[in-house]
Amino acid sequence: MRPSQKSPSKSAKKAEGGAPSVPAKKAPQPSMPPRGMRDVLPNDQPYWEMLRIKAREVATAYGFERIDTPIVEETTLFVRGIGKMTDIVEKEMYSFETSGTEKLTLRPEGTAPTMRSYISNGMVNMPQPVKVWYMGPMFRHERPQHGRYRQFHTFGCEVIGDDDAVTDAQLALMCYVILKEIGIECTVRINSIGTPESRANYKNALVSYFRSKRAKLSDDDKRRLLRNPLRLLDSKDPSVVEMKAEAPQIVDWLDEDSKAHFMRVLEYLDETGVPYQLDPYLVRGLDYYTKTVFEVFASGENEELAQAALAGGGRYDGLAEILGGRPTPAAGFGIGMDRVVSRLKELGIKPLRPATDVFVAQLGEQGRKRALAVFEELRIAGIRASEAFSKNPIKAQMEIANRLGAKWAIVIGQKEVLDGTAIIRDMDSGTQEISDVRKVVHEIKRKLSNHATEPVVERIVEPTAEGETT
RNA sequence: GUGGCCAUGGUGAAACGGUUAUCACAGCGGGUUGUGGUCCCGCUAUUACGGGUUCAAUUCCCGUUGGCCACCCCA
Repeated sequence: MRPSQKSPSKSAKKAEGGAPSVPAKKAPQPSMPPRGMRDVLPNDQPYWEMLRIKAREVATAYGFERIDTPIVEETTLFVRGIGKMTDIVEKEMYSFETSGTEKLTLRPEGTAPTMRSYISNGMVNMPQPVKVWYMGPMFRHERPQHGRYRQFHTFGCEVIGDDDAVTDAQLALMCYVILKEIGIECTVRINSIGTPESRANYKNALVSYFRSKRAKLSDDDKRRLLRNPLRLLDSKDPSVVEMKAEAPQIVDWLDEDSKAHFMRVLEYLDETGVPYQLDPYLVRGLDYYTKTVFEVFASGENEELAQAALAGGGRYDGLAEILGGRPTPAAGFGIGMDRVVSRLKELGIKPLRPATDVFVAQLGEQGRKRALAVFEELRIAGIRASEAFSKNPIKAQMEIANRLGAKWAIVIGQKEVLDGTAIIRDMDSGTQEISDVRKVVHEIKRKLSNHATEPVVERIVEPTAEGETT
């Protein structure tokens, strides 16, 4: 998509003679959103709305409440929480300094802010666990690609103050349920990365294994070996993939507690029937993860692509302490909403659009005034009504009524105003009847209740009551 | 951040050095301000931006911006 190139300078008057000559106005590069950021246009909103509604519905059903944290946080929150060595912190943060030398960052993810909020608001004193969900934009300065934006949107759930394996399983289940119920088939890939200690031991084993094969590693992978050996497991280099088969696996290095925890998570997952597969090479990029980690992948041909990951989550028992709170176990997940929406479109899933039952058409100035009042009556009565009062030709209005799928049109013209009547037209049959204008709303209500007994073809997306920031 | 490919209207495409840039869809207007889903007519692009080569550039070259793909990594 590209904005139109209409020349904006056409109407710009040249400087008057005598005035110092202004350099010829360069045709400006048409305004674009910043790289990797985009507009979500009205046409796409139904997809987003479908996801938002489902996500909050599921979260609510599982006992979660909404939380909103600022979009900007102190930079140290992410440096400490996500980890200095991670790519996010090293090169992807939108950081800036205010005049007061405050160092701030546009949030790159939602977990650290949520935990920060838990700590700074003393939520330890609330009934535990605290279960919250959030939805909103996140920012990472990466090279944009399909399914990867600099501003992207996450729906996330966090359970803070609970170390039970059943929580981990339920969180994975929630991801699955949300996606499944809007029509996306997916699989959960799951692994355990244990405690920081057991992971450190494993890391050592992994390093010594790959060190013995160092000669065969690419420069990139050599670098990983030094900096972040776990990442070697994601390498796509065929020779590394081959070596992986013989490499030590993290499961064998888990401490007893983590191992038992993981077994229970899997048992619970078995119980729910969520399709999952063990992925011994799944290691998440953020430092705060402990024990369970999982990612949810859309089923399909591109399954292997990293961008096919629609959601990711896991347990992060160490985060609270890192952020200066008392040790508090926690787990959560985030769903990449942009990716889910794009998947919905790929699958040809049709979102439900707001429907209209009645269209109010008018003719002439008197008709318009009366129609304006009738429309208000309908709206107050809770009837889904539409209009196009700014259009004059009745034909254009009827076209719109038709496009909107209105079941009835109310037509009010000069004649009806004089008679105190209104025409009710059945848009399916084309038959019309005349009603007293004072009873027309009542009449429509009556028709609607009869209509409801017939099979409803189109389901309706109710507009959200409150404004969303996403 | 590294490398590669690409850029024509709101959308999807065609033209690939030479007269008014073609087609479809969408949009808007009209077919006597009283009636929609069909039909007919009309309107809607200084070919992303800037520069260069040429008698001539949408077509070739360079830069910029943006998109896509791979890497990196993640949602």
